[in-house]
Amino acid sequence: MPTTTTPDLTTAARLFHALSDETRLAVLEMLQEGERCVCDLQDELDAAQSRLSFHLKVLREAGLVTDRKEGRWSYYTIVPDSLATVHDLVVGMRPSAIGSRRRLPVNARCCG
Amino acid sequence: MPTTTTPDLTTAARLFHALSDETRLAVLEMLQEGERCVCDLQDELDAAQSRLSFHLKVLREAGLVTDRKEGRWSYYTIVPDSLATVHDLVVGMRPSAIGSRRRLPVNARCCG
DNA sequence: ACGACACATCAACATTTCTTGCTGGGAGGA
DNA sequence: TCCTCCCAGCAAGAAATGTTGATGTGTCGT
Repeated sequence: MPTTTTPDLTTAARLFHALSDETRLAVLEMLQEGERCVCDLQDELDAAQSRLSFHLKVLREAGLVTDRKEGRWSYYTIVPDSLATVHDLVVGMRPSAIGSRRRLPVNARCCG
Repeated sequence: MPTTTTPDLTTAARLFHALSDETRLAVLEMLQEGERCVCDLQDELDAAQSRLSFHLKVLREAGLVTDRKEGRWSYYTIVPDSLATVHDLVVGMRPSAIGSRRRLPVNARCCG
């Protein structure tokens, strides 16, 4: 039994969806270097505040980032485990060597 | 110069978007075992023909699958390289150990 | 040639997602 | 206390996506 159980399709789709936007990917790229406050991301990405807040929420709800409040700032950080989950998902998709070579017999009906 | 150059954010977003749908993930899951014709996928996934065709197009345009015509059937296969690209993307997102530990100095202004 | 089948594509509609501008609340500083 | 700053969230519209039913194209069997 692996430590990271493979999530169902719904969870997987949610994770990939959170990653399917340029702004959100840019945010994650910035967070690679460590945690950042929202206004910092806002400046560097030149995004309207409410727009960024929206995307941060998507990332948060997907579990890809967490936030920490300090004074009037919110600092966001990548949740490494979530990326590990995504990683496992992708690895799990690769066709097995034997499988990928498989072909149906020429004279087999492909569907019933 | 690596064989797989890291795609830009636009390409990355497109790839993740193609993976952000349950039907498409289910298709890829079936294709792990080897190539399949559309009608086969259609039966097993219980999806309307035009709906499935739509999702296959999305996967195709993202480069995740290819098709091969044989007689009146179309067989779809996973493109392993594309999954490798996605894999690299995810690996590239992980915060560096040193970076993830980094915190801004307490008295530093975070923005402005 | 005709009909059945496998599949792509289109048009129209339904649903979801994203953007923009605004409101509100908590935290500080003066 | 008053004002400013940081940020979340809402409402409304814009844009992108997904679904459904219908039409079209190529292939095969009869």
